[in-house]
Amino acid sequence: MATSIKKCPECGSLSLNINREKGEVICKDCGLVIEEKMVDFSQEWREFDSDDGESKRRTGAPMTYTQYDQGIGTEVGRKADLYQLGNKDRNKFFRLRKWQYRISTAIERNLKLALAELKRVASYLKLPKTVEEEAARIYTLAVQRGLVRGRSMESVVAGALYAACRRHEVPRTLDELSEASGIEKKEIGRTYRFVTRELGITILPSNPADYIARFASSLKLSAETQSKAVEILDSAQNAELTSGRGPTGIAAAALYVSALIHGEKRTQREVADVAGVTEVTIRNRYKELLEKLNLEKEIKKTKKKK
DNA sequence: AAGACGAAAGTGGTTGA
DNA sequence: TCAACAACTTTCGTCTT
Repeated sequence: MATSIKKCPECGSLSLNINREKGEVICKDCGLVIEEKMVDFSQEWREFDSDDGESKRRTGAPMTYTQYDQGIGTEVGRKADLYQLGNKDRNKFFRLRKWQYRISTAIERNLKLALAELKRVASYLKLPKTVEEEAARIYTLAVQRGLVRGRSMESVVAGALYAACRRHEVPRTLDELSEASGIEKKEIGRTYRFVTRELGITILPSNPADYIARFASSLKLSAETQSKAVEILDSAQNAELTSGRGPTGIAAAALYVSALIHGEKRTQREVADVAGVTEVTIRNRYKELLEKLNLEKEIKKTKKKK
């Protein structure tokens, strides 16, 4: 694992902030994102199918959705397993085996292809393993419900990935997904909405703060600027400036302001580019921030210091 | 000359009748 | 299903540094 990284290659600092949920390692001093993809040790305990009790057990080889046969393969129904089960469970096992056989013949090829594509895109975006798993799970469900029919396989993969990112609060914008998968942004959005609705997946509205670390890193802003931006974000949320607006625009504006305050000025263009919004949007958000929170003083302070 | 600012018109998506 | 609507973008002209 990532024990080889002990200090920040940018500033040499030893204080690194490890965020397991997002799979990011961030330098506390300079804000550089050192490692975006790391092994995730947390376990997924949620139940995915309707029969709760028995399937909660975690025995045998770990099941994974990133292999087309979910890592079960021909293991289902092996005699050694059956000895340990009562009649009821044994019947269930037979049904499972039959089910899997049917599914695998009908859908196997599709899943195999799709999950290869999914892995490709996920690794391109350096997504943590949990997200990849989640996306694979979503895609598998979508295939089983016949939701892929009439849509391109790739777009559903992209939609599943996007949904998985949102659920795990590892924000990637539609633009990034679009670039990585080669699918049009609106197409991803469409299938994303369709799939999540059909599968009854609830998505929390994404939090602007989740974008800050990544944006700040690509702009090479200091850690102070970064945490100031999060602070601004907080008060903006209290002032109800955030609801209904695009989270990326708000994050970008907060970052822009806090860069000004700390004398690390970036142009609106630069911030807009990494955030995937236009300068105009930043200007609008920026204006609102200045009005509602009294930040003018802070900006003037740093100007006088010069 | 480059960046910041703002107005106006256009786009895609949501909502409510 | 359609129209109204808000958020965001594009484009362009003007002002500031």
